[in-house]
Amino acid sequence: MLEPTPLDERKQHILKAVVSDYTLTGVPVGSQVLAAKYLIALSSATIRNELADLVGTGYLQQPHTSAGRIPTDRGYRYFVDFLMEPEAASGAVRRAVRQEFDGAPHSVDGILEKAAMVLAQVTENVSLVTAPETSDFRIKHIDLVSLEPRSVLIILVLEGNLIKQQVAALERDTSQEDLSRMAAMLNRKVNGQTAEDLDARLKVLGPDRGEQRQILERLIESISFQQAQRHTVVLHDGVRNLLRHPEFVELSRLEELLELLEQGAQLASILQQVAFEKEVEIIIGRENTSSGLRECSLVLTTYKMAERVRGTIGVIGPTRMPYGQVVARLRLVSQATSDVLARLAN
Amino acid sequence: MLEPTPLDERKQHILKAVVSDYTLTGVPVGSQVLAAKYLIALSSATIRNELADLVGTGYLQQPHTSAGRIPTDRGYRYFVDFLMEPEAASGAVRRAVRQEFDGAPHSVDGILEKAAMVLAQVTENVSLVTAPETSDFRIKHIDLVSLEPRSVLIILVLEGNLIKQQVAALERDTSQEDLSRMAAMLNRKVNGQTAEDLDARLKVLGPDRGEQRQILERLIESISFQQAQRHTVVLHDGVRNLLRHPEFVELSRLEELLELLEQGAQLASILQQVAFEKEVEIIIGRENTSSGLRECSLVLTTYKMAERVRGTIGVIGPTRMPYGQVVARLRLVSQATSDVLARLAN
DNA sequence: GTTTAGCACTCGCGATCGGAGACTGCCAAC
DNA sequence: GTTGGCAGTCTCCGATCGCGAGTGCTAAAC
Repeated sequence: MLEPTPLDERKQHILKAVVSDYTLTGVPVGSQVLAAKYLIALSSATIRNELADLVGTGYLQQPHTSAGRIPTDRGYRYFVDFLMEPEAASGAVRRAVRQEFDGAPHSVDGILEKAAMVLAQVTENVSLVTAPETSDFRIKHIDLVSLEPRSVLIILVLEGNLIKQQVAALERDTSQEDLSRMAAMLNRKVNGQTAEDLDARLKVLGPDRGEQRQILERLIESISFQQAQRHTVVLHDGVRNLLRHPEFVELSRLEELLELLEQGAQLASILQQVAFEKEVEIIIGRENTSSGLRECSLVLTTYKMAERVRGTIGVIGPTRMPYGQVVARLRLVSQATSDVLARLAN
Repeated sequence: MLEPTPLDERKQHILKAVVSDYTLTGVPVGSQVLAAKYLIALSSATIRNELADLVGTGYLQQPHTSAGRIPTDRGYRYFVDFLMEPEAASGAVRRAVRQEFDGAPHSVDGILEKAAMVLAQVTENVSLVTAPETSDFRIKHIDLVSLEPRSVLIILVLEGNLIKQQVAALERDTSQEDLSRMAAMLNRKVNGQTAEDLDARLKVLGPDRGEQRQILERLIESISFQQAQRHTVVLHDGVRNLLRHPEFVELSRLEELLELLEQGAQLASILQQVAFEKEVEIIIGRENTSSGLRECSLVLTTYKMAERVRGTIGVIGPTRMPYGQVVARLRLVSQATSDVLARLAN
């Protein structure tokens, strides 16, 4: 990371104008355009001098000697940190989002899918949504269904109507009646607890035998283990939107990105590493450690359920994106998602 | 559809050679290449005459006057109907598929996802898998979980550990104890039946009041209605593979296709219209009614569970694809999927 | 010292052109 | 019916050229 060279007000103004215009048009922006559209008080020659300085300090770059300037990653960084003005989503967008969420399903899974869809739509980019951490979800209901004499299907209903299932082997033949009795007992015992609670209690109890304990263990596993698995699950939507951006005419970039999206695991670990120091984190171009994202930016925030942060929601797109607008719309969708999830938690 | 002009053996041989070579290289194939690589007994001049005939009858086309020939949709059709030799998947592929399915999950959903993944991988194209028709799945278990006094979460476990959930409103306040009793009763009554069975029984009974009937209705709805919804759900995987094919350098094609894949509904209706007269149906280029698929081919078959056809599984790719290989590998994956599903049904 | 006008210069882009190469279609001979 | 030969056609590729946009530099103005 370069030392942040302080920029005087005029340079800031020019940098901001370059980012704005380039974001809009996708064409390197020259001194004349800047003078005409953004900085009427100055001549193009003065602006040229300033532009040369901004190139020297690494905020702008020239694709080739006689072209206009485009922002570097550093330029975008300065822009989003200091120059970007807070935007509000337009009424039309607000309405569209609200309407989409009105018919949202009654489960966490469904709502997050919906969120991914809506976010992709309103930001015209690829959306990302991580599945929630479930280890601190309270258990609402347990059910045991006999598959074979020594095989049982454990069904867990967690807060938010999130359903987990897992097949477990049993040590001895067990009938459905026995399982039902066991389920009833478990329900009384574990209702409202989380996997973490159970795990702690299990550790205190120490090792003992018995089917019930075995099932409990599998049950905890099914929440926490599947949670570990879940981390490899990142919902996404809106790949079609990428094709509209001219930066993806190079298919190799698109391919790298698609690979990342379709395999998921790597993407999940990237998202997990993000430390949210601000409400919305923006990761620009080469700030990404992953090579496939070198020309992309991530705009990320979290969503909540019952006042607790549960997962990440965000957007992936070319570095040239309207950050202000994307941030505003991401906030909107994240808030709407959290609201709908809150209703589930009751 | 054109009247199928009969082709003499030599023309068949030439057509086959053109399709094979073009599939392999992607380059229009000329008379000299054919003479050298496939038809050593003939001179290029003779082959030229035959090629001209095949263009005349619509099996081949020339991209431009002085280029080699490429197959038309009609040419591909003739190829797959009469000329294609049955292939067997290689040992390496068989092993890879078997290995992938070894760790397959214990539910229909999970297995179908796995199938989509594997199919995309081994055919190097986009895979498609429709969710199964669930209206004739037997019910294994029912559970009712109270959400609010007048709101209940219905959980259904069907054959194959397929779990459905739906939230239903109740007419009067009902406690979890009541619901549990009701669930126990329902389990005794409906165990092993299908939604169709229940629907029939419900119709015979005629309209009467009562919470239980209401729940039963919602329950049927949740199977059959969600089934209707399910038809709009088509799993797919392997979009990244498309980028490897040179026919998609035109991004507009890619965009059309992606749109089709991401919205799903239209795709589902296309797949639903396919009448399986043969085990594997192949739909080539403009034989597709959908404009987005005009330059693509579909290779489709069905998968079974407990000896009954449950859904469609297949591949979508450019018309220039190695049909023999794709058919062989699709068969392999379809069979493997059906086998794993059969184990679930027990 | 800063700003500005002027100007020569650079570079990418698109159009144009021409030659090489590939393949065809046709014709005459086998 | 088949083949060799040959002229003709068309694409592809690289080179060339002019245009236009935009720069950097210099010298003059503020």
